[in-house]
Amino acid sequence: MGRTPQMFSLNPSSGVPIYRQIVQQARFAIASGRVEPGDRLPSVRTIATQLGVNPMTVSKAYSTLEQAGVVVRHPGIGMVVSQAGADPGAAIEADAKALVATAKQLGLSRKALVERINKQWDEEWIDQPIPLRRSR
Amino acid sequence: MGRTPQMFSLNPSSGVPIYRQIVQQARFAIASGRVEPGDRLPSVRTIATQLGVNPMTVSKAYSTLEQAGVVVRHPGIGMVVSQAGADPGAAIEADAKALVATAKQLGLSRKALVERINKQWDEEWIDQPIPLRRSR
DNA sequence: TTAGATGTATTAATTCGACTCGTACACTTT
DNA sequence: AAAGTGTACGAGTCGAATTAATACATCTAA
Repeated sequence: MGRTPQMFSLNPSSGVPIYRQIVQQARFAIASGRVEPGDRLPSVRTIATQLGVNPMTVSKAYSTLEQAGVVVRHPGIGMVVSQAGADPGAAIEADAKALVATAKQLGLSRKALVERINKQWDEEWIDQPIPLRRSR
Repeated sequence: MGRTPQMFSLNPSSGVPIYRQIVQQARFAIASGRVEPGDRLPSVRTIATQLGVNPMTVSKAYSTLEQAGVVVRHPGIGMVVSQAGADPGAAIEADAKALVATAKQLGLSRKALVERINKQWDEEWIDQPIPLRRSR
Protein backbone atom coordinates (compact mmCIF):
# COMPACT_ATOMS: atom_id res chain seq x y z
CA MET A 1 0.00 0.00 0.00
CA GLY A 2 1.72 3.10 -1.22
CA ARG A 3 1.53 5.66 1.46
CA THR A 4 0.19 8.66 -0.41
CA PRO A 5 2.48 11.63 0.04
CA GLN A 6 1.38 13.84 2.86
CA MET A 7 -1.70 15.65 1.67
CA PHE A 8 -1.50 18.55 4.07
CA SER A 9 1.24 20.80 5.31
CA LEU A 10 1.26 23.66 7.76
CA ASN A 11 2.66 27.11 7.51
CA PRO A 12 3.07 28.14 11.16
CA SER A 13 4.22 31.63 10.33
CA SER A 14 1.30 32.44 8.07
CA GLY A 15 -0.99 33.34 10.92
CA VAL A 16 -3.75 31.34 9.28
CA PRO A 17 -5.45 29.04 11.79
CA ILE A 18 -4.54 25.38 11.44
CA TYR A 19 -8.01 24.15 10.72
CA ARG A 20 -8.44 26.78 8.03
CA GLN A 21 -5.24 25.73 6.34
CA ILE A 22 -6.56 22.19 6.23
CA VAL A 23 -9.88 23.31 4.81
CA GLN A 24 -8.17 25.43 2.19
CA GLN A 25 -5.74 22.75 1.12
CA ALA A 26 -8.51 20.19 0.89
CA ARG A 27 -10.43 22.52 -1.38
CA PHE A 28 -7.42 23.12 -3.56
CA ALA A 29 -6.83 19.40 -3.80
CA ILE A 30 -10.39 18.95 -5.02
CA ALA A 31 -10.41 21.97 -7.30
CA SER A 32 -7.23 20.77 -8.95
CA GLY A 33 -8.55 17.27 -9.45
CA ARG A 34 -5.92 15.77 -7.20
CA VAL A 35 -8.80 14.34 -5.23
CA GLU A 36 -12.04 13.38 -6.89
CA PRO A 37 -15.62 12.81 -5.76
CA GLY A 38 -15.84 9.43 -4.09
CA ASP A 39 -12.29 9.59 -2.77
CA ARG A 40 -11.68 9.36 0.94
CA LEU A 41 -9.81 12.03 2.80
CA PRO A 42 -7.11 10.89 5.25
CA SER A 43 -8.45 10.04 8.69
CA VAL A 44 -8.53 12.61 11.43
CA ARG A 45 -5.85 10.82 13.40
CA THR A 46 -3.61 10.34 10.41
CA ILE A 47 -3.55 14.02 9.67
CA ALA A 48 -3.32 14.95 13.33
CA THR A 49 -0.24 12.81 13.73
CA GLN A 50 1.41 14.02 10.55
CA LEU A 51 0.86 17.64 11.46
CA GLY A 52 1.41 17.23 15.17
CA VAL A 53 -1.91 18.76 16.14
CA ASN A 54 -4.92 17.69 18.11
CA PRO A 55 -7.45 15.43 16.38
CA MET A 56 -10.19 17.87 17.31
CA THR A 57 -8.52 20.52 15.25
CA VAL A 58 -8.63 18.30 12.20
CA SER A 59 -12.17 17.34 13.04
CA LYS A 60 -13.16 20.98 13.03
CA ALA A 61 -11.72 21.35 9.56
CA TYR A 62 -13.70 18.35 8.39
CA SER A 63 -16.87 19.62 9.99
CA THR A 64 -16.41 22.87 8.13
CA LEU A 65 -15.99 21.03 4.87
CA GLU A 66 -19.05 18.94 5.59
CA GLN A 67 -21.14 22.00 6.34
CA ALA A 68 -19.98 23.48 3.07
CA GLY A 69 -21.14 20.36 1.32
CA VAL A 70 -17.68 19.49 0.12
CA VAL A 71 -17.54 16.13 1.83
CA VAL A 72 -19.98 13.65 3.30
CA ARG A 73 -19.53 11.84 6.55
CA HIS A 74 -19.57 8.07 6.33
CA PRO A 75 -19.77 6.65 9.86
CA GLY A 76 -17.03 4.20 10.53
CA ILE A 77 -15.44 4.98 7.20
CA GLY A 78 -14.46 8.60 7.16
CA MET A 79 -15.01 11.70 5.09
CA VAL A 80 -15.69 11.20 1.41
CA VAL A 81 -15.63 13.89 -1.24
CA SER A 82 -19.15 14.52 -2.45
CA GLN A 83 -20.31 15.08 -5.97
CA ALA A 84 -21.49 18.59 -5.25
CA GLY A 85 -18.25 19.16 -3.44
CA ALA A 86 -16.49 19.25 -6.77
CA ASP A 87 -18.40 22.40 -7.58
CA PRO A 88 -16.30 25.31 -6.38
CA GLY A 89 -19.35 27.50 -6.67
CA ALA A 90 -20.77 25.96 -3.55
CA ALA A 91 -17.74 27.00 -1.58
CA ILE A 92 -18.45 30.67 -1.97
CA GLU A 93 -22.16 30.48 -1.43
CA ALA A 94 -21.97 31.90 2.07
CA ASP A 95 -19.83 34.86 1.03
CA ALA A 96 -21.96 35.50 -2.02
CA LYS A 97 -25.07 35.50 0.09
CA ALA A 98 -23.62 38.03 2.48
CA LEU A 99 -22.50 40.30 -0.31
CA VAL A 100 -25.85 40.24 -2.04
CA ALA A 101 -27.61 40.98 1.23
CA THR A 102 -25.43 43.98 1.87
CA ALA A 103 -25.82 45.25 -1.67
CA LYS A 104 -29.59 45.06 -1.42
CA GLN A 105 -29.61 46.88 1.87
CA LEU A 106 -27.65 49.67 0.29
CA GLY A 107 -30.13 49.93 -2.51
CA LEU A 108 -27.65 48.72 -5.08
CA SER A 109 -29.06 47.42 -8.34
CA ARG A 110 -28.28 43.98 -9.61
CA LYS A 111 -26.50 45.41 -12.58
CA ALA A 112 -24.37 47.67 -10.43
CA LEU A 113 -23.38 44.77 -8.23
CA VAL A 114 -22.35 42.59 -11.14
CA GLU A 115 -20.38 45.45 -12.59
CA ARG A 116 -18.56 45.86 -9.33
CA ILE A 117 -17.71 42.17 -9.34
CA ASN A 118 -16.40 42.30 -12.87
CA LYS A 119 -14.33 45.33 -12.08
CA GLN A 120 -12.77 43.61 -9.10
CA TRP A 121 -12.09 40.57 -11.20
CA ASP A 122 -9.96 42.57 -13.56
CA GLU A 123 -8.16 44.49 -10.86
CA GLU A 124 -7.30 41.72 -8.48
CA TRP A 125 -4.27 39.64 -9.21
CA ILE A 126 -3.72 36.98 -6.64
CA ASP A 127 -0.52 35.10 -6.09
CA GLN A 128 -1.56 31.53 -6.26
CA PRO A 129 -0.44 29.82 -3.05
CA ILE A 130 -1.03 26.39 -4.59
CA PRO A 131 1.89 24.07 -3.88
CA LEU A 132 0.87 21.60 -6.57
CA ARG A 133 2.47 18.24 -6.47
CA ARG A 134 2.34 15.35 -8.86
CA SER A 135 -0.22 12.86 -7.65
CA ARG A 136 1.34 9.48 -8.13
CA MET B 1 -34.46 76.26 13.68
CA GLY B 2 -36.28 72.97 13.51
CA ARG B 3 -34.34 70.40 15.34
CA THR B 4 -34.17 67.60 12.82
CA PRO B 5 -35.62 64.44 14.28
CA GLN B 6 -32.97 62.24 15.77
CA MET B 7 -31.06 60.79 12.88
CA PHE B 8 -29.69 57.77 14.71
CA SER B 9 -31.09 55.25 17.11
CA LEU B 10 -29.54 52.31 18.88
CA ASN B 11 -30.67 48.75 19.18
CA PRO B 12 -28.83 47.55 22.28
CA SER B 13 -30.08 44.00 21.99
CA SER B 14 -28.95 43.54 18.40
CA GLY B 15 -25.40 42.76 19.35
CA VAL B 16 -24.20 45.06 16.61
CA PRO B 17 -21.48 47.43 17.88
CA ILE B 18 -22.62 50.98 18.43
CA TYR B 19 -20.28 52.55 15.94
CA ARG B 20 -21.34 50.07 13.29
CA GLN B 21 -24.97 50.89 13.83
CA ILE B 22 -24.15 54.53 13.26
CA VAL B 23 -22.22 53.76 10.11
CA GLN B 24 -25.00 51.60 8.78
CA GLN B 25 -27.73 54.09 9.51
CA ALA B 26 -25.76 56.89 7.94
CA ARG B 27 -25.38 54.81 4.79
CA PHE B 28 -29.06 54.05 4.71
CA ALA B 29 -29.87 57.69 5.16
CA ILE B 30 -27.72 58.48 2.17
CA ALA B 31 -28.88 55.57 0.06
CA SER B 32 -32.49 56.55 0.64
CA GLY B 33 -31.85 60.18 -0.21
CA ARG B 34 -32.77 61.35 3.25
CA VAL B 35 -29.36 62.96 3.30
CA GLU B 36 -27.73 64.24 0.15
CA PRO B 37 -24.20 65.07 -0.95
CA GLY B 38 -23.20 68.39 0.56
CA ASP B 39 -25.33 67.89 3.66
CA ARG B 40 -23.69 67.94 7.07
CA LEU B 41 -24.01 65.04 9.44
CA PRO B 42 -24.83 65.86 13.08
CA SER B 43 -21.81 66.71 15.19
CA VAL B 44 -20.03 64.05 17.17
CA ARG B 45 -21.16 65.53 20.46
CA THR B 46 -24.75 65.91 19.35
CA ILE B 47 -25.02 62.27 18.50
CA ALA B 48 -23.04 61.19 21.52
CA THR B 49 -25.44 63.04 23.79
CA GLN B 50 -28.54 61.79 22.05
CA LEU B 51 -27.41 58.20 22.17
CA GLY B 52 -25.73 58.43 25.53
CA VAL B 53 -22.40 57.15 24.30
CA ASN B 54 -18.85 58.42 24.26
CA PRO B 55 -17.91 60.97 21.61
CA MET B 56 -15.02 58.78 20.57
CA THR B 57 -17.44 56.04 19.63
CA VAL B 58 -19.21 58.38 17.26
CA SER B 59 -15.88 59.60 16.01
CA LYS B 60 -14.90 56.09 15.12
CA ALA B 61 -18.06 55.72 13.09
CA TYR B 62 -17.28 58.93 11.25
CA SER B 63 -13.72 57.89 10.63
CA THR B 64 -14.98 54.67 9.13
CA LEU B 65 -17.30 56.56 6.84
CA GLU B 66 -14.50 58.88 5.85
CA GLN B 67 -12.21 56.00 5.01
CA ALA B 68 -14.96 54.53 2.91
CA GLY B 69 -15.19 57.82 1.05
CA VAL B 70 -18.77 58.40 2.13
CA VAL B 71 -18.06 61.68 3.88
CA VAL B 72 -15.36 64.32 3.86
CA ARG B 73 -13.92 65.94 6.93
CA HIS B 74 -14.21 69.71 7.05
CA PRO B 75 -12.05 70.95 9.92
CA GLY B 76 -13.97 73.18 12.24
CA ILE B 77 -17.18 72.40 10.40
CA GLY B 78 -17.85 68.71 10.61
CA MET B 79 -18.47 65.77 8.35
CA VAL B 80 -20.07 66.45 5.00
CA VAL B 81 -21.52 63.86 2.66
CA SER B 82 -19.30 63.56 -0.39
CA GLN B 83 -20.35 63.24 -3.98
CA ALA B 84 -18.76 59.84 -4.38
CA GLY B 85 -20.32 58.86 -1.07
CA ALA B 86 -23.66 58.75 -2.80
CA ASP B 87 -22.44 55.77 -4.79
CA PRO B 88 -23.46 52.68 -2.87
CA GLY B 89 -21.11 50.65 -5.02
CA ALA B 90 -18.16 51.99 -3.11
CA ALA B 91 -19.59 50.68 0.11
CA ILE B 92 -19.27 47.08 -0.92
CA GLU B 93 -15.89 47.31 -2.53
CA ALA B 94 -14.12 45.60 0.33
CA ASP B 95 -16.55 42.69 0.41
CA ALA B 96 -16.50 42.36 -3.35
CA LYS B 97 -12.74 42.26 -3.36
CA ALA B 98 -12.68 39.48 -0.78
CA LEU B 99 -15.23 37.45 -2.66
CA VAL B 100 -13.39 37.72 -5.96
CA ALA B 101 -10.14 36.74 -4.31
CA THR B 102 -11.70 33.64 -2.81
CA ALA B 103 -13.37 32.70 -6.07
CA LYS B 104 -10.10 32.94 -7.95
CA GLN B 105 -8.32 30.83 -5.40
CA LEU B 106 -10.93 28.15 -5.86
CA GLY B 107 -10.42 28.19 -9.58
CA LEU B 108 -13.87 29.57 -10.22
CA SER B 109 -14.45 31.20 -13.59
CA ARG B 110 -15.72 34.73 -13.89
CA LYS B 111 -18.89 33.51 -15.47
CA ALA B 112 -19.51 31.01 -12.72
CA LEU B 113 -19.03 33.69 -10.09
CA VAL B 114 -21.45 36.07 -11.73
CA GLU B 115 -23.96 33.30 -12.09
CA ARG B 116 -23.67 32.58 -8.40
CA ILE B 117 -24.29 36.21 -7.62
CA ASN B 118 -27.34 36.35 -9.83
CA LYS B 119 -28.68 33.20 -8.29
CA GLN B 120 -28.28 34.62 -4.81
CA TRP B 121 -29.96 37.80 -5.89
CA ASP B 122 -33.09 35.94 -6.84
CA GLU B 123 -33.10 33.69 -3.82
CA GLU B 124 -32.45 36.17 -1.10
CA TRP B 125 -35.32 38.17 0.19
CA ILE B 126 -34.21 40.52 2.87
CA ASP B 127 -36.44 42.15 5.41
CA GLN B 128 -35.61 45.77 5.02
CA PRO B 129 -34.48 47.06 8.40
CA ILE B 130 -34.89 50.61 7.21
CA PRO B 131 -36.88 52.60 9.75
CA LEU B 132 -37.77 55.30 7.27
CA ARG B 133 -39.08 58.46 8.74
CA ARG B 134 -40.42 61.56 7.17
CA SER B 135 -37.63 64.10 6.95
CA ARG B 136 -39.16 67.36 8.00
C1' DT C 1 -8.49 87.86 19.80
C1' DT C 2 -11.41 84.84 22.03
C1' DA C 3 -15.33 81.96 22.96
C1' DG C 4 -17.33 78.05 21.16
C1' DA C 5 -17.68 74.81 17.91
C1' DT C 6 -15.58 70.88 15.33
C1' DG C 7 -13.11 66.03 15.18
C1' DT C 8 -9.30 63.21 17.35
C1' DA C 9 -4.78 61.21 19.43
C1' DT C 10 -3.70 58.53 23.38
C1' DT C 11 -4.35 55.33 26.68
C1' DA C 12 -6.64 51.84 29.14
C1' DA C 13 -10.28 48.56 30.66
C1' DT C 14 -13.03 45.02 29.26
C1' DT C 15 -15.58 42.11 26.64
C1' DC C 16 -15.99 38.39 23.53
C1' DG C 17 -15.17 35.16 20.13
C1' DA C 18 -11.80 32.30 17.74
C1' DC C 19 -8.63 28.72 18.23
C1' DT C 20 -6.57 24.76 20.21
C1' DC C 21 -6.29 20.92 23.06
C1' DG C 22 -7.41 16.58 26.48
C1' DT C 23 -10.47 13.31 27.36
C1' DA C 24 -14.08 10.18 26.88
C1' DC C 25 -17.59 8.55 23.99
C1' DA C 26 -20.63 6.40 20.09
C1' DC C 27 -20.44 4.16 16.12
C1' DT C 28 -18.91 0.89 12.12
C1' DT C 29 -15.94 -2.24 10.09
C1' DT C 30 -13.29 -6.45 10.12
C1' DA D 1 -13.92 -8.10 20.48
C1' DA D 2 -10.35 -5.13 18.36
C1' DA D 3 -9.31 -1.43 15.77
C1' DG D 4 -10.71 1.92 13.08
C1' DT D 5 -13.81 6.12 12.12
C1' DG D 6 -15.46 11.15 13.65
C1' DT D 7 -17.17 13.92 17.68
C1' DA D 8 -19.49 15.94 22.03
C1' DC D 9 -17.99 18.32 26.05
C1' DG D 10 -15.21 21.13 28.70
C1' DA D 11 -11.48 24.13 29.62
C1' DG D 12 -7.71 27.15 28.63
C1' DT D 13 -5.43 30.81 26.03
C1' DC D 14 -4.91 34.51 23.24
C1' DG D 15 -5.78 38.60 20.59
C1' DA D 16 -8.71 41.68 18.20
C1' DA D 17 -12.64 44.56 18.70
C1' DT D 18 -15.28 47.74 21.27
C1' DT D 19 -16.03 51.41 24.37
C1' DA D 20 -14.65 54.87 27.31
C1' DA D 21 -12.04 59.09 29.94
C1' DT D 22 -9.27 62.78 29.12
C1' DA D 23 -6.80 66.29 26.99
C1' DC D 24 -5.73 68.32 22.73
C1' DA D 25 -5.41 70.79 18.03
C1' DT D 26 -7.89 73.17 14.77
C1' DC D 27 -11.22 76.13 12.72
C1' DT D 28 -15.25 79.48 12.76
C1' DA D 29 -17.68 83.36 14.21
C1' DA D 30 -18.24 87.32 16.86
